[in-house]
Amino acid sequence: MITNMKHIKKELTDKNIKPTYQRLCILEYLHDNLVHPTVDMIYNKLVDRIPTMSKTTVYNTLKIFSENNIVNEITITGTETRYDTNCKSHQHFLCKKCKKIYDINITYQDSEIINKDIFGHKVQEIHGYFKGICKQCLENDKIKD
Amino acid sequence: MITNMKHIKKELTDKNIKPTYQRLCILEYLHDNLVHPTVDMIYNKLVDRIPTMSKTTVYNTLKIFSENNIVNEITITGTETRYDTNCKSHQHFLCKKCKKIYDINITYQDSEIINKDIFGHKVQEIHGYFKGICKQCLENDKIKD
DNA sequence: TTTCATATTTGTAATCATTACAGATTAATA
DNA sequence: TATTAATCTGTAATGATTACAAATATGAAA
Repeated sequence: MITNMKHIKKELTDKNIKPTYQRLCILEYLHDNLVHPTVDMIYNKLVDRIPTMSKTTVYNTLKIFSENNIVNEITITGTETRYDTNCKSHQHFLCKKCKKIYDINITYQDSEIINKDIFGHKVQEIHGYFKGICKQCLENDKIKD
Repeated sequence: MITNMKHIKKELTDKNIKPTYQRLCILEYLHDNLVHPTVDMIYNKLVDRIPTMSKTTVYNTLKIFSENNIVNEITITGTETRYDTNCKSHQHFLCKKCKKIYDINITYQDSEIINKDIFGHKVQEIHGYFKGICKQCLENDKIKD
């Protein structure tokens, strides 16, 4: 338990979300595991501590969190949604080989775009991502040669 | 048939992809319908002309196209993959209300990033997208008020 | 042209993430 | 405590995608 529980509780009550035990645990997990986890990863970890935990609860909770901008949904892989609580604006890099998602901190001119119009559309979220081969995989390949 | 068939055929042979009738029809459809279609949209349109067309063929073909950079896979919605042959670098805007995907042409400094390293990772694709409420939906809401 | 090997297409069944739903449980209020 | 609403849970349904094997088409060699 790295993240302070009171802090997490406040994050929910501030948004008028009832801080149930399940919700607190899920949010705590997200804060402590900034690895863009899947629903399965979250569920499998928490079911140890809360044996009655249901996967549906994980889905429901993440939906509420997403609607309240507590987490971002990352759909980069195309197979399953990943979840991210890193609130600082950042991009993602998906390695096509090992499928790991890296955070990329390239400063964007968010403030110039967010909540303003682009061709008349109201922008609420900005997502940027890159795909390629990650450093680790490049090095592994080098060794094989 | 807006796009020239010979042109399409060349696009495939240039990449050593056998230009079968099914593949030509799918690529032609993609060129003529830059609406980020789903597999279902492609299949349902083409099955009229090719009654034996199988949805699996559409999947197989799009996979080959994607691997050869003939189409881009757009996973913005999180529910199904959309396909795009617009080769000019551009971003996408997903309307959270009507689910339509718009092309957004904000010039990026692609050339500065593509095929170069970002923190040691080799970047092969750049994707950028925005989510929000589109112009049309904003106007529809205005009328209701 | 015929034969053979290979690539492609097809249809069905399986998989897997996600959602729908309804009953059980918990919390909140009077 | 009784009542009501919110939340949680487990199962079943959905829907996109993939696996797979049989059918078909293609292309080369004889």
